[in-house]
Amino acid sequence: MPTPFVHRNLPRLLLQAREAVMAHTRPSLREQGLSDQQWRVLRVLGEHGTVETGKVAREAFILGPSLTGVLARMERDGLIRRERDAADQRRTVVEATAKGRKLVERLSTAIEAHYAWMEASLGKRKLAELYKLLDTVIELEQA
Amino acid sequence: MPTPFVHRNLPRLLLQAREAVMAHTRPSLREQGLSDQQWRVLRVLGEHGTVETGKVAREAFILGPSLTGVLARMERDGLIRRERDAADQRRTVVEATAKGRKLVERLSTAIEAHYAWMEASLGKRKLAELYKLLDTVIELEQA
DNA sequence: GCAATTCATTTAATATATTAAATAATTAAC
DNA sequence: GTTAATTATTTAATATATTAAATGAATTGC
Repeated sequence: MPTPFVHRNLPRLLLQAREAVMAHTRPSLREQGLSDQQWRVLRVLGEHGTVETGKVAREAFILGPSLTGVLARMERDGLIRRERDAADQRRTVVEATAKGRKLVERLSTAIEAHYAWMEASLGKRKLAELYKLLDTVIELEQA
Repeated sequence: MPTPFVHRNLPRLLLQAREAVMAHTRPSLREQGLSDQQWRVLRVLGEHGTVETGKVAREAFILGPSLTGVLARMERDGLIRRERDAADQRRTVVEATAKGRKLVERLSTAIEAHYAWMEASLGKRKLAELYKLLDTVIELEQA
């Protein structure tokens, strides 16, 4: 009965690795009342300042329709501000409020510390190797 | 204003790589009317035959409450059968129907072909390296 | 200038994720 | 041999994901 799968399950392995890494960060996020997605949005805003939602979607890896709800709740919770782009009324631009920026600052410190720990325990070289392999896979599959 | 993040965003990179790989498989799944999660369940059943839902959840990386709904819809669609474990009435065991097994067989062929392609274009060695690094990260983070 | 197309986002409908609490069956403790 | 604690799963409530279609604003072609 068992169907033979010869290879490792790569998507599953990637998911598992992601969950393993996030397991360290997630408790800090939840402490601050943030979902994974809300944190991804805040991080994008922390990196780029004022951003149009299309870019937020791409960078935070959230599809448009999901983003609509995520941003609505974040606005409700006072984390971000939204407004129409004056130049192009189709676009909406988003920026973090002071409250949101404070969260980014607080959490980014903890997350950078986690990376430092990973570098120390896995080795800087291996981590770099992993980055490179992942980049290669991404590039390869999208070609 | 931009907060300095020194390191690459590893969870995002893992997510992106996963999406890149799945981008090849997903159209085949959708053609057969399967969601990602339904496929993961079917794959587990294809590998193990009759399985208790707890194991399905762990192997398919789906949390209990989500699995309840996924299995209900799969049963509705004639892909699986569920019944109580006679020995322990708390447990439910699941198995694929003939229709479900046929899908596993059909899709596993396509997926194995995709792995062959990856091996060929990325190199067997690099792929093995990636597996190993991911295993290491998982082990490390869970320690 | 305006009709047709394109572009950015949202709405709608259904599926899945997450967290906490509930249920129901088993096991452990006494 | 019952009560308490444990285990497996489900229900409930809210959040997010997915796909298709709708809306509304800009652009292109003519």
